[in-house]
Amino acid sequence: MPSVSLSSSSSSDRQPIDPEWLSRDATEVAPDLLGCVLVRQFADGQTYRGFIVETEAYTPDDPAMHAYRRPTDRNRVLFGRAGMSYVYRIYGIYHCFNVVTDLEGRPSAVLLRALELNALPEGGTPADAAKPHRAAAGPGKLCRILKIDASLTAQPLYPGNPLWLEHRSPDWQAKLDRPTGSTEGTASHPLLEFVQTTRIGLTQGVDLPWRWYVKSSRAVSRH
DNA sequence: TGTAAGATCCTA
DNA sequence: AGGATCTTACAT
Repeated sequence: MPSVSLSSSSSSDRQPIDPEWLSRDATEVAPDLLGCVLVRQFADGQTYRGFIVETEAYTPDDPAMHAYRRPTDRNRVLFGRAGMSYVYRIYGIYHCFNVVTDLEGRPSAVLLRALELNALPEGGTPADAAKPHRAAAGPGKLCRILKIDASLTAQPLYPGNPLWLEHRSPDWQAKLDRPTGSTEGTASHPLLEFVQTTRIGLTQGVDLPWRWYVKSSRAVSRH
């Protein structure tokens, strides 16, 4: 199976992310999720992994937050415990996938905006086949290629379920742990930078710098 | 019951 | 810059 990922780490060296680790402010969790892995497991056992390379944070006091006003049928899971999925339909066509974060009663989430897939699932568009590294470059495309829809909202993100998260591999983490002041990459430690900037596509909270991405990744939706 | 807007993406 | 496409939230 052809790999379209920049990393070749095996899955066995990564630990599942548990709800406790996600029970922090979304603006802390969002950059920490860069380099972590989203796992999609289908009913037949087929499993795909994607490195998270772009995230956005949404917080309780954030006017762009779907739960900014009050609980509704759609947003109720955001008010609950961390470690749940929040999936919603956008513009009638796509879906967006979020990880619920922070403490119960503090509606918060991290939107996953782009992944580097370990392999390209069946059923993608011709454009996906032509540029597999772009198949999950954007929150709508990410859900489309991994077949994430509204049936997967309000689900625990835990191994064995359709979706769960895994921590950074030690190999990947090491790339971040270069000595401070080092601006040049090396063969063993390629240059790896995070960029923090404003979020995309909003009409509210447009100036909050709560989008993070891996600068070198070709899967980022917009640099 | 009606309606305006939307955490997108692709094409022109 | 515009259109696809439809659910949600809030107003009436």
